[in-house]
Amino acid sequence: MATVDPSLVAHLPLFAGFSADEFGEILREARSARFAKNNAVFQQGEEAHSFYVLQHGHVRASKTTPTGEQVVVRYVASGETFGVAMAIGLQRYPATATAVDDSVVLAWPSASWPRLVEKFPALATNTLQTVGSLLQETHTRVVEMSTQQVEQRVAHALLRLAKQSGRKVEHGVEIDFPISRQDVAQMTGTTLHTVSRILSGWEQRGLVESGRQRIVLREPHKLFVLAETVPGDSEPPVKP
Amino acid sequence: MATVDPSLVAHLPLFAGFSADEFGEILREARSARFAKNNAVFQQGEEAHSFYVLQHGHVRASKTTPTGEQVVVRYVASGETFGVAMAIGLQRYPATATAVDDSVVLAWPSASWPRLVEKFPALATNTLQTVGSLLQETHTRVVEMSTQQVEQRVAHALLRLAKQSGRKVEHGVEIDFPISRQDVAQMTGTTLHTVSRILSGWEQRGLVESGRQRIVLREPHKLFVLAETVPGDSEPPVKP
DNA sequence: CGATCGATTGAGCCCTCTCAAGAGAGGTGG
DNA sequence: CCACCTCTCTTGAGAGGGCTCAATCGATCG
Repeated sequence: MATVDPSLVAHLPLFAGFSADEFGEILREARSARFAKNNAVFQQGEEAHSFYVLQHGHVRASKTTPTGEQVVVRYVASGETFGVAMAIGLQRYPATATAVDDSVVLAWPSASWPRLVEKFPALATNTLQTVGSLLQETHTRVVEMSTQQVEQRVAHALLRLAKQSGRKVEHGVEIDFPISRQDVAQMTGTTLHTVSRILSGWEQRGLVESGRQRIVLREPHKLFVLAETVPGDSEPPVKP
Repeated sequence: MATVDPSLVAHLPLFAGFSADEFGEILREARSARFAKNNAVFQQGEEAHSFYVLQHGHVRASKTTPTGEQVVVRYVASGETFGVAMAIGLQRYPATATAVDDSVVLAWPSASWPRLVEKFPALATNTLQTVGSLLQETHTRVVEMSTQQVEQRVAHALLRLAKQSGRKVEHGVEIDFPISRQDVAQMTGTTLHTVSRILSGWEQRGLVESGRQRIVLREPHKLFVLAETVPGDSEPPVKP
């Protein structure tokens, strides 16, 4: 609950274009909080009491349907804003946010959002950029689900995760947080069984190396080619 | 290209919370333009020169993949804002906007957006609400595509269109603009053949009445039940 | 009145899901 | 430190929902 060191967060997109003083004033209203692995930051349907910036760790946002199926909406990397329900006119969180790592967040009371944006209009334009990017990504996902097969979708999903949260390791790029087959399935609209079969296949071809909640991309470029390949493309039709 | 009558557009969400004077000042920068049925308001990839409010008619926003498939991103109803690429940090339009009806739009140069938001910060917060709602809807779509079968998805899509752009007719609610099987397919991630089969089935059951680019929901409530029904749900398992 | 565009419908296939077991890894408590 | 338990992952077999391919019909428009 101590005050936050400005130097650690001043560069974040949410605070682009603020002077040190302005930034300090905004930061004074935040508190820092820690969430242990697998604990919820907030729950879907709960009143949207706060909005957040992730300082360290990784957070998964997922929606649960009335019938109990879960869909992963996104993974939040450090520096990103999340839980901005109030800013987009929602009284309640539309998804559940869970720390997949031990994570540290900055939290502002939603109640102070209106006053903050009034005093610092750039907060609104910065948030608009953030939400706009999320919209873009979600549209990309809809397009993929509409036009691509499961294997291509999984490849795209892993490549995006690697770009956002990849860590260079000896034999490639490792996704820098625990992620299960089930998680990947819920990101791509398929089942954990199909994801498991796909990863097993890739492993045999040397494209990835994976294990329990752990995925390393050994050949990102080959995966990218695979992601862009339309399935019936390997054998060009022969003109008789 | 005449100046616009404020009384016709003052109530729109984009302008919520503005005085008549402020509103007039914003409106002076807009021009009105008409687009005939099937003409593009702007094209995907084109420089984002303007942003728009739809006054009359209907506009379809769709994305084209590198391989040529099209996916319908949304339908714009009158009063709604679209083409706000600049506001969310894009230099180019991420989709193509096509008038599906004869349509009339208000257009502002994207270049004036920064100055307008600086002078009228509420523009940013109003746009944030709009973009936030789009994000919500797109997430709903991802969840549906991940968890529901085609028939349920089509039912949900038509119910949403009817709610947004429905017109009461003698035998039900008609979707108030020309919409083909192909369009519905591109909204739900399926093929026009499957949509055709589904609508034929519904027609026989008296749920809809449809024809060339025309769909009437005769029994919205029954459709809603169908949309929420999980396929294997009809026969409760018998305990031996 | 011909031409073009949208809708319908059949046949067959295949990608992916469902159902079912089982094995391995990791954590925990005695 | 070992036994046990739980969670994750793997893999096979079979079924089916929806796609592809193909042909025809009907309606709207110039």
